[in-house]
Amino acid sequence: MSPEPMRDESEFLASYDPRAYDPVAVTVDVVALTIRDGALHVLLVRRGGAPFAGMWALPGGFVHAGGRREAEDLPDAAVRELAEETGLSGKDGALGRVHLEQLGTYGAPGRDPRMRIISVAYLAFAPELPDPEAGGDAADAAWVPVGALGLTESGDQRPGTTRRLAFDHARILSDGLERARGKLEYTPLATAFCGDEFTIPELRAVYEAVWGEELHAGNFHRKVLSVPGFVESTGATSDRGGRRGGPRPRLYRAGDARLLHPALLRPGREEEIR
Amino acid sequence: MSPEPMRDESEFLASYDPRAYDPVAVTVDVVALTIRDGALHVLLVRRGGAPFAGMWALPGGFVHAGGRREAEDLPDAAVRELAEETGLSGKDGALGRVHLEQLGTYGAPGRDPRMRIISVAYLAFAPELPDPEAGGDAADAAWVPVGALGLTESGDQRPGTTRRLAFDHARILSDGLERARGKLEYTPLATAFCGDEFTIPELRAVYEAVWGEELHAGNFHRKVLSVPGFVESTGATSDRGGRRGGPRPRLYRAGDARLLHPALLRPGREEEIR
DNA sequence: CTAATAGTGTCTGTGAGACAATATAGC
DNA sequence: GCTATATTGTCTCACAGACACTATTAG
Repeated sequence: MSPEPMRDESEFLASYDPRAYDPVAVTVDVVALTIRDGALHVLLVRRGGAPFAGMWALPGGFVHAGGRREAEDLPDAAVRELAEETGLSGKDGALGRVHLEQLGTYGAPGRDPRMRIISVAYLAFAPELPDPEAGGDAADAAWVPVGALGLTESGDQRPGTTRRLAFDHARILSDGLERARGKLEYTPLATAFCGDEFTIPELRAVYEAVWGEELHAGNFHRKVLSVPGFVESTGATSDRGGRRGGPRPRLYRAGDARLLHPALLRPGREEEIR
Repeated sequence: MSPEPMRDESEFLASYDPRAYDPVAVTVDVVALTIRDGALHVLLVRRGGAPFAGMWALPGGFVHAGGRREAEDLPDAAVRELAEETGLSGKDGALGRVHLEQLGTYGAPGRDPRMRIISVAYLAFAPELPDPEAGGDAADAAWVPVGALGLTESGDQRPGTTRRLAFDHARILSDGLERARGKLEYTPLATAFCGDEFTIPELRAVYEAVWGEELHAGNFHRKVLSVPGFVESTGATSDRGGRRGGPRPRLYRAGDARLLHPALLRPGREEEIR
């Protein structure tokens, strides 16, 4: 149950006087992913002030909980933070096609040196968006290639990586990447990284960027078309052939499936299962 | 980033004076599942006081955030609440074999009529445990058959259901059940519902209770044994045959796999995919 | 004895992946 | 022309599911 029933006087007070609670703040952080130049990128901001000044961090901020400002729901807070950082308009605008889902909540004591912070992380899949503007006091904001962050399987950054991540954001980002890799297996969300119309080779490039391995073009093509509802044909053909030649690929739109069946499983995962 | 950098004076104050924040509290709620008499059960408590007095709720309570009490991590809070409700000892005791994972965070404004509450929900898979004791001010506590709660696909309860769930706990429970159904497909966590040693028919009963459909005994048996690391033989044989006759099944332990490969997919899901 | 169950064998359809072939575009 | 690419075809192996069969136990 959400607040437990009163147990003694202090609990009674706590139920009705918020100030009697342990002090805690709630933030949202967003792992926003996109594909640029065939590589997976994440939106990061460089911190201007302490703590972790000069380090990079996921875009995020406090949830408007209802005191001085109108109470907002958690996904709304995530969209708001993303819109503020990217300079794009929210749900009704350019961010309308962005897929957003809750990733997880991070609340270990000490994860923020100032006070107890509970951070609800969201995961976003976006088509290619313009460069963000370093707004407010963020020293910088940019789409950063995920490969340049030196993430290890354990959620840390390799020593020597130039762009260091603040707080536990390396862990959050690692969790987001693993979630994204899995999501591509059994949902059609790879299309959220593409424009409204896309070719099968473009879709394959999304899979290759997120999974970090090349896929067999022929088998991928047949597989995508064989899964009901994954993509639907527009009937049109791209106006250009492949990058280094080849016939003009056909154009497709996202289909109406919410799950891929059968799934599109990552190759060669037998080893990493124990 | 977790607290965003200071942007103006109020933000500056907010960064260092917790009392300047919007008042918000963080709780954990636990969807604890087990199998009893071949049916899936969830641990619920009946509320003694307002709001929602007399209704049933998931066990849960406030996270000790570090004010008056020592700061605790979110999973520790979930284990503590589970231990308090079940009367069993925590990580080192009877709850040691319980699987616990984060389910999601629920923070819509108004979900608790008293104040803004952010609730981090956890999902637990437990072997059969004793009946809980209605401790503290909970009017009652019990393992309740999930089927008796009249949950609909949309996360509500059917009208006429006698046991009503408080807050948004019907939604949280529905999400937990759907997560559990999926987890059994691609992880060996069905073994978390069994004792240390179990038979393949017992394991099949877990799948049937969670998925709500009968499975083909022969194919299930061969499938479980063919997935590397799912189960390992103890060499022993159960001392009794099947409920209504039959040979004595062999005993197995949980294996070392963390993922099932190939997965054990639910039959007949082609329809519910759009 | 009878019925139900554990465990194994066999067959078939589907699908993943390797490999190949053909046509088309960039250079 | 040369090469890379899009798309389709073919083959093989793994596996899910249907069905069948035997041995064993409860009642």
